[in-house]
Amino acid sequence: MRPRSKKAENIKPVRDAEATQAVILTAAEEEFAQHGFTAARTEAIAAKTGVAKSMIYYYFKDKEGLYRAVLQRSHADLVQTLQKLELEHLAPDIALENFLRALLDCVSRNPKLPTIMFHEAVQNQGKYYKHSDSVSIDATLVALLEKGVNSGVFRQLDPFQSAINIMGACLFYFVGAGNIQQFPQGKRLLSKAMLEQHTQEAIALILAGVQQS
Amino acid sequence: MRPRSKKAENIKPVRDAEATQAVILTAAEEEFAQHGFTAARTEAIAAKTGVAKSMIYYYFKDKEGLYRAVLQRSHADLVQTLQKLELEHLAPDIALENFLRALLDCVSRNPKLPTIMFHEAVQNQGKYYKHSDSVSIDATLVALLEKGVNSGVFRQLDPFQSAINIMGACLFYFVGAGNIQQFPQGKRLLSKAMLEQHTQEAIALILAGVQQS
DNA sequence: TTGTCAACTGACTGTTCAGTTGGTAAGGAG
DNA sequence: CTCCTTACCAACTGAACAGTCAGTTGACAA
Repeated sequence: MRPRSKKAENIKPVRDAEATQAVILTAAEEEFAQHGFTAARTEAIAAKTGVAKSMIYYYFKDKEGLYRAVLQRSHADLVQTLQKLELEHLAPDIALENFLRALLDCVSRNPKLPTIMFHEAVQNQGKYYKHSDSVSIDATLVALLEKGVNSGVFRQLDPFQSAINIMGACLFYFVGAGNIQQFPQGKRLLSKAMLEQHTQEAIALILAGVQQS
Repeated sequence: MRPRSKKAENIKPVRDAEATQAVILTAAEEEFAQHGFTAARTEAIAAKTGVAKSMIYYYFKDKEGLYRAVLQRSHADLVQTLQKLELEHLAPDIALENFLRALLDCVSRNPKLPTIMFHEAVQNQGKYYKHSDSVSIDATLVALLEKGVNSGVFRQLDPFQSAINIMGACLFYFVGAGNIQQFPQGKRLLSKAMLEQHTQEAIALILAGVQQS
């Protein structure tokens, strides 16, 4: 049996390694999303958690280790979801809709991810992605668009350029969503209703935008 | 007469206040675009210019002063161009196309602007914009879409959400454009040909996306 | 020639940050 | 109870950074 029997009981767990790591990761995710790697402060992350700053170095070695861990955790869900989509045998427009819905669902669940990805792309030239991740997401979308154009379902568009623009239309919403306050009275961008509406609106815009007229 | 008579001659100007300021601003624009305000290093900016770091403080008081100056210079062109557009008396679809073309032309001329705006929105919650700028750009677009929906030219869409998504489709391209290297053989995202293609592709996607089917 | 002022510099300073260290104490095993 | 491992922390260190300052250089006017 695992030595974690205490956790099953109702006693509030102090001295819980896993919980502490999770708390640090969550706080770090917020900090890295808002400030990027360099401008993120380890002391600010520690302050949010309530544990000492040295715990970051205890569990994650250094700032970069923590950053990698945040990136990995954030991406795991997204990559997994999109890889098990099985789009090959579907009509291009249906495949595109499924792809976008999966992407937007994923991102709605973790709205900080696009901002982190943005920082990663701009600041670090994506050196922590390189393989496996957002690159392959883009590649999937490009292939999808190419197929749609060739089969005449989509209009004549450049698959590469359009893939970028489509990603932009989907993800831009989340960037700065946490920040903007002055809005049409009291609508929080990240409320469940607004996220669902955004999913609908984005899909509608893109599907209409690529379809053969 | 101004005491700048030397400038008209062909002698290479050293000790030229305006030129030095311009050089600093350009270098700062690059640094701030890549790293954002906090992570940008004044020493890195100075290193790019060839002049001493203290010139930043001599001309711009401090790091924030330099940042403000960069923001102002970057925005001046954009705001001016979009304000003199006179879209009211045009049909909504034509007005939208004009708006997008002006926006994309502007941004193509200064591709670092979207990245700077992004950093500003995420890191600093847009506190250096607040009035007059990107807010009013968004507002213009929202109004445009609203008009198009009411007159039946555009399909039933949410003007607010769609405005965000449209901006994303247009601007996402520029974010990370300087950074991504692995591409369909040797295409630089910011070459003139690619920028023109992006303008066309983005406009086509959006116009098709909003039109009544 | 000399005086003066703006443009400019490199060496300095105080602070803030990532990362370290020496140690405390919880809690299970024997 | 004692021992040992592991979670945890406050106080520290050295480096990097924003910002300063005392002084130099170049241009022009008197």
